[in-house]
Amino acid sequence: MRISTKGRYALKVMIDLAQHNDGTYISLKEIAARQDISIKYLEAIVGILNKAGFVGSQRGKSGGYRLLRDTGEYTAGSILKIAEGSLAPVSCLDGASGCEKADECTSLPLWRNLDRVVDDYLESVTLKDILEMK
Amino acid sequence: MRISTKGRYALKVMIDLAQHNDGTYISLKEIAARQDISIKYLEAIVGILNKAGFVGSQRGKSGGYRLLRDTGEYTAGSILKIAEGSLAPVSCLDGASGCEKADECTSLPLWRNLDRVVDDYLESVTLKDILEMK
DNA sequence: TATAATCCTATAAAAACAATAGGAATTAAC
DNA sequence: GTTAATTCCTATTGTTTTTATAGGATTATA
Repeated sequence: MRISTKGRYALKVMIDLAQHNDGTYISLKEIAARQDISIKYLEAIVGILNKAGFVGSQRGKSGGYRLLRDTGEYTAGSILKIAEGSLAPVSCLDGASGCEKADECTSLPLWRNLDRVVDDYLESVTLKDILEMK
Repeated sequence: MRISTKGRYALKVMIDLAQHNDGTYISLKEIAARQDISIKYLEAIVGILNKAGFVGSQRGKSGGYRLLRDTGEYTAGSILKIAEGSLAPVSCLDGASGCEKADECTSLPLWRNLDRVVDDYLESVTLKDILEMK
């Protein structure tokens, strides 16, 4: 049940951007130094957040990234889902496809409930909340 | 955040043993056929459950496995933790070691809460509950 | 025009996952 | 007592996922 580095780093990036949210663009060089993650790896992760519209980017000199919404508008769940692809405990819960044996599966209700419990919690916490948890 | 086949199959085995709990020993051959999992792979998984004292075994002809306690005494969490090793969303939460930067980590409180939410739910559900969920 | 940044695609090393294989040990049934 | 069926043990293997790294094209500012 591990969150991969993609999810963890994506969250760290969002937190970092929130903590240095002064209207200017923050470069990956800065974030990489502060969070001790390689720039190259961060590029891939921030790329996902960028495509999803979670951050804005500016190319060229003095470019970088910045948040597009208020910190209270980003949930931990939304960030992690974008970065990880899915948070479901079993693949049967992904997409519309589902599993063929879903009807007879005795375990499925448990996974469904677990998925909901996780989702409910992570969607209840915003970036703002995380900054205040510290 | 996926549960691996170890955890999923371990749960399936426990459910199968519960559903065929007539006091006799159930062979892996039967379980493998019903659950559509290879016997060889099941051996490894049931071995874990056996060592942990979750099931009793009998070797030799007409041997197999059986539950040792009432179905209400097994929680989903206990089964999954034994099979998976840990259910924590980040390794920082495992063991006494922890992470060096735990004090300054802005994400850690979120992971701690998520871990608790997951654990609380999975410990609240017993094998008996799962059988009745169907 | 030089510099510093994002963006894009491909590649690779390492780890985890998901099994499979072969046989030793044990026990019940015949 | 012999056979057959089963657990138990250790090692190995193939695949997939994870975790990056590399090189360079593109873009925009100073």
